[in-house]
Amino acid sequence: MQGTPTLEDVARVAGVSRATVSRVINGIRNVAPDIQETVQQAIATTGYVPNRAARSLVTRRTGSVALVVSGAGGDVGGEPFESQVFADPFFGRVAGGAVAFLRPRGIHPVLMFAETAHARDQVIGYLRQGSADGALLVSTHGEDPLPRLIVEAGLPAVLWARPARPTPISYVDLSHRAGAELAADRLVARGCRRVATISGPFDVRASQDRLSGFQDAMARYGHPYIPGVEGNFTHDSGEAGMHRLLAEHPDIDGVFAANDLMAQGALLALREHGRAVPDDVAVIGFDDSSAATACRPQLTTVRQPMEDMAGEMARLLLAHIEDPDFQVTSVIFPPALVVRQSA
Amino acid sequence: MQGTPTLEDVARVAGVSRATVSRVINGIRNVAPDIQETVQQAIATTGYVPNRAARSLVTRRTGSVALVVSGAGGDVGGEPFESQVFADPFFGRVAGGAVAFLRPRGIHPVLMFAETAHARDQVIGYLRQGSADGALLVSTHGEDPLPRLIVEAGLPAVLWARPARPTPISYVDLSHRAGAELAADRLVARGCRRVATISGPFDVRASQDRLSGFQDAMARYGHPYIPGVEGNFTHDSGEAGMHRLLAEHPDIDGVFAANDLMAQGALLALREHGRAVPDDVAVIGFDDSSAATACRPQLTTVRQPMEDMAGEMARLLLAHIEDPDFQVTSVIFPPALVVRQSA
DNA sequence: GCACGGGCGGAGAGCGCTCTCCACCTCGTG
DNA sequence: CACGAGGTGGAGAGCGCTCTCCGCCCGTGC
Repeated sequence: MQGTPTLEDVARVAGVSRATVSRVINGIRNVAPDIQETVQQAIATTGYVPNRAARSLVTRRTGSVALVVSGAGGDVGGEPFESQVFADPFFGRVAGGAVAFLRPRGIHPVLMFAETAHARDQVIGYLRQGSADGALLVSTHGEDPLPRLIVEAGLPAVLWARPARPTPISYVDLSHRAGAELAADRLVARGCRRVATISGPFDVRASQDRLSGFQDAMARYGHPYIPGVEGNFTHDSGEAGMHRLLAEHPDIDGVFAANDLMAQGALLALREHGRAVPDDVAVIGFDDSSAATACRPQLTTVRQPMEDMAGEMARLLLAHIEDPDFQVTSVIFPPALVVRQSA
Repeated sequence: MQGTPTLEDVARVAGVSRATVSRVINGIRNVAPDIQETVQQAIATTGYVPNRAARSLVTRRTGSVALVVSGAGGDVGGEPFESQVFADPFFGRVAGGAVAFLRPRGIHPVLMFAETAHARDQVIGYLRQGSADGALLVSTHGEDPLPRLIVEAGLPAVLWARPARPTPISYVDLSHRAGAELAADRLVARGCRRVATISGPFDVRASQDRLSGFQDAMARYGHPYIPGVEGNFTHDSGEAGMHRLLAEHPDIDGVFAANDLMAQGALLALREHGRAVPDDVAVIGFDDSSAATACRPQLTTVRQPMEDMAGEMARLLLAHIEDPDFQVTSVIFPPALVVRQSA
């Protein structure tokens, strides 16, 4: 009995068979209370910990899921992909929400990135070799081929956001259109009449929805044309976008940015142009991220309950893992407007 | 031959033994080229993927490491710990740096949090049951008991930052004192004469080192007394700290904050008091995080090569895993001053 | 021409666990 | 008092892989 103790060792100490120890550990079937006690004793004295690999081998479960951040197909210039991912606090909140749900269930997420074809293969391979029971997938770009690959491989997975092309896979999303409407309502209610928008990249579905939802809502208010520029969700693109917007439409009095980081950038540009926020120009962001309260004036923004959404993803994934016939499901969360000072 | 193909299946298709297929896959010993070819063929046609659990069972390696974020001993009020962790972009960069090193080696990090005694036990148990080969440990508080627990359990691990109490465990750290000196040099060179500091929490070693390093350097410049307030690395604490500092020492003309988030908060407070940065008051932050460029004026800050440091942690960890007798090592990185507009 | 060595494939023993039988024992019942 | 039902523990067969032996065969040297 050297090295790590095994079931065998515990069984010997307790004077029972391996099977009985296994039963006690897994709480399966009745085992007489006194024997249970003896076994617990033996486990304690030997310091036994079940070997995960051995257990996985027979149960076909690992007790871990992949948390995959997936990019487009192309290569990423400049900074490595991993660093980019974390630049936006977005991913951190999703990870946190997922962990909050998974951890009490003894499941741990394995961090993976899939920005290139090679990396995608690695992810699929990882899943197929049974290193994780399923995947939580966050795509940063619309045309991500990974969801399809996963479906083809028949692996359990849940997406963050509706896939660009219809794919039979469960997902959790926000009603982006409803969020954009909230922003439009607020801007109009404040009396803004010349409203513009800084959208996210067009190849991201959420960007499209936020943009069109905003445009439609404004159209209903009698503003059929809304000037807009395309950003890429970064601080800098928001700043640059706002400069462009001001150059072309100096009389703007309201801006809806597709995320807080860009709204924050817009604030900077506005200040540079001497516009007071919210008096001259009202600004609304999206996400209610930490950036929203880190700038002055603090941002009025559309709140996305990311942690809850991520938790729901985890819940759905476990359901899929548990029951392979679990119906493909989508859950859409409602947004909420958080009013602060910028609008 | 249904379900997932196994080694056996491949062997049958290729007309060789299991052992030979295993050799081809793992590249061990010479296998005649033509047989190698046949085996590769068979692997392709069967779509074989080695089962990780089975392999782990015999190799005693999992190909994954735990990435543990560890808190103090107490409970965490308000937001759940997971969310807090990601509020600061710090952790994201560390994770990114580690992944950049591990991924090419086919190793994936498992995300874990250890903020309570129960969670710590879970981490230790997870490691002991062989679910991960080792741990990369980032402590957010000084008196974290986890390093000691890990050492006692004889598990391979590498820390971010020197442990509060001497522990025989490898770690990677920054020369915080050198970084603080850089800040002092800059402030003095700009002509600041009434300098103050917003430090991090005193129970974090890095905070102490930055503070004492700064004080010592300023003392050498003939400023034996440096007013200071204690923050907790958040934006808000920086803002509040700056207000306090200005109330007590209205003539301050230079501030060294122990991280960028607090420096950013200080900027806000200074603006509110009508002080121009850097002309009235120069501000220097620490970390060179994304926050440094997201504010105006952009922050002059002490750069900590986090990604490289995290990569080094991963390198050391793999060395420890590879060779259990690998000597306990510490690697100290030098900081660099990044000059922007705030000082 | 024969012994010997080296290269190379196969057989088989586990790694530590779960889970399906199966056997036993104790009740309760006719 | 015999018998069946139901509850409990044990035996043993794998899960899919790696790795140590072993043995075969061919080439080389004396």
